[in-house]
Amino acid sequence: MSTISEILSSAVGSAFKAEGLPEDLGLVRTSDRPDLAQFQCNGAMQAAKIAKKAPRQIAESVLGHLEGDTRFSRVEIAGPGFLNLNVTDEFLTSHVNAIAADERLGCPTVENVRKVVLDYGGPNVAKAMHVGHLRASIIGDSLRRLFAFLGDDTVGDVHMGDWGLPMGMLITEVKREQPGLIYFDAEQTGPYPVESPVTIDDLQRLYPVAANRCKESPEDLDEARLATAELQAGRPGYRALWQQFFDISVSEMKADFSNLGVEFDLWLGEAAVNDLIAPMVDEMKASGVAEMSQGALIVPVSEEGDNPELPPLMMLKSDGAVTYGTTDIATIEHRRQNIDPDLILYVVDQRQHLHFEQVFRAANRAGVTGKAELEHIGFGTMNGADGKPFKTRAGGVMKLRDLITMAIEAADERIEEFGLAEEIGTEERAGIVRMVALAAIRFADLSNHRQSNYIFDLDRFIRFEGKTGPYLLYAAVRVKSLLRRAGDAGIVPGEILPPGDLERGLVLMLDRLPEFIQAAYERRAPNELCEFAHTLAQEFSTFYQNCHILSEENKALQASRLALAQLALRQLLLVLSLLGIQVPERM
RNA sequence: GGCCCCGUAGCUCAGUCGGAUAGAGCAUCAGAUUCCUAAUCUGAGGGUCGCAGGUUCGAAUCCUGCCGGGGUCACCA
Repeated sequence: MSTISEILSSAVGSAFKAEGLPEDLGLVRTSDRPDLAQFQCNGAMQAAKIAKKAPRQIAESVLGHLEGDTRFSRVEIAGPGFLNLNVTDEFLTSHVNAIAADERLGCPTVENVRKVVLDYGGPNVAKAMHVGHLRASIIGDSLRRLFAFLGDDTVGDVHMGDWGLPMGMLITEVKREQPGLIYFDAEQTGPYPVESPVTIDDLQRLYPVAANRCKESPEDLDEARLATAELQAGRPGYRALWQQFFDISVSEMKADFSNLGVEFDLWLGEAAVNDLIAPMVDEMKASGVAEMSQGALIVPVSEEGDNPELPPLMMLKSDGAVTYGTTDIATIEHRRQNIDPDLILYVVDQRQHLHFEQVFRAANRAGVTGKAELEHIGFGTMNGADGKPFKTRAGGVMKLRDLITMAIEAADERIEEFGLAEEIGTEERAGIVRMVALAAIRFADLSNHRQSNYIFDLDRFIRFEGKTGPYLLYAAVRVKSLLRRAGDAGIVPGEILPPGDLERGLVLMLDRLPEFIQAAYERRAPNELCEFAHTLAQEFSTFYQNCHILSEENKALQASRLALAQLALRQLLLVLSLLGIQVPERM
């Protein structure tokens, strides 16, 4: 199903074609000047160069071809050659009724279904998730939902950091604390105890200790490096101990992601591709893609025109251990073997851009990508009020869990303050508080363009006024309430009638959903979805303010307006679901 | 130092196929509620789009230089 803009583009495009001009000059879009027209086309001014004629003259000719078209209520030329277009209310009506009858609310699916792997989240074994994981998780999760909605075959992979130096540091640190464990006896090959010798709290306590120790002492760092290399080489005790770290960490992560409402299809990490590395490295050596340099195995990735040269990708360090570049390449190989994707999206901090440039080039040289296009979806940092990366009051890194707790407390206060949900039971109320908190966090994050840094200001995000998640929840809940009341009174949504001045703005907005979905998809930009949700909610509020539905005496008009409210709700709920925001039944 | 990103209203941010009078939210001011959740809506004020050039009929948008901020530059991830 096409949007009105697309339908009009086709009509105006034909008119340009009839004039011997390129059809795509007929592109019609929503007007920048709603006071002048509903839609506009700027093609005549672009055509002026090609045709070497005055733009207004071209516009006149094009307009001539549109005269018999009954869909237009008014077509005129303005300024240097803008075509200003208005459509009839009858045309608007037939279109909006078609949207209401469409399960997908007017949104098409992609023509060519692609298999798309989304790599996001990136939590680390043994480390508590912190605010830095927030963006990776919710942007990736939202893009996965969006791609899936448009019909792509999506696979979300959490891609844990579970295989690098931190693992070696932890092994040596546990050894320091509990040297007698069977895991450290090089003569032993198992079996090993089922019970873990450490808890998640132990890991989270030990990791910073180990990291500090390695920072201060080169000897300790060497020891950790050795342990890392031995782990990766397959030393049984270390593998068994690592498995314990992994298992207790994953259940911790799952709890965190579940709190955030973020979902994955695959829970793989760097370790999962370890067995692919040796053969892959051999082949890269044999083919000459990889070469030795200063005792390490590298893949040169610099290309003609780079200024300066791009540093090579490190495949094996001089101690034989792999780096995250190695596992990234092996992960691509793994995905090709098991999934064979058309596209892999890496939703990772913008600061890693150079790294991904190296990885993508090396992967292409090594020929491991198959048919997959590789794309880094970078994002900016979340900052504190001072504009610097977000910290706790004490200056440390804030845990994700603490952030969510803060948001829940703030949501609880706001709801209390406004005397909301007073007659709602404790359990349901707790659910509402949680939904408000998550809507606040997710909407605030996703409504910023992903590439830019933003300032985390919970007091602002949690407000019910303005461009916030809670405002949208409120808007949606209000419509739900309206529909419930209408249902109780036996009023049912009917055919949408030609809009009057009170409805037209809402109707025009309801037509634009596919345009925003498409923009979000093409640019991997969830903020387009936020923009639509907010504007639609505002248009609805205006309509709601001016049109009292339940007391409307004209039954056909009442049924029509109720249908508009229902359609607005369906679109709002759809877009919020793509943002990963849940809406309560009441609040 | 090289390279990348950013600089838009008092504040927080949208605005990348170049288009008309640069938008939104907050804050400020003036209004609206016998009625479906006013946590809302209507209106007003507020801008040399960092600075200076260039390309173009037309530049926040493209190009060059400069100023300011952030990031990054092989054996951490």
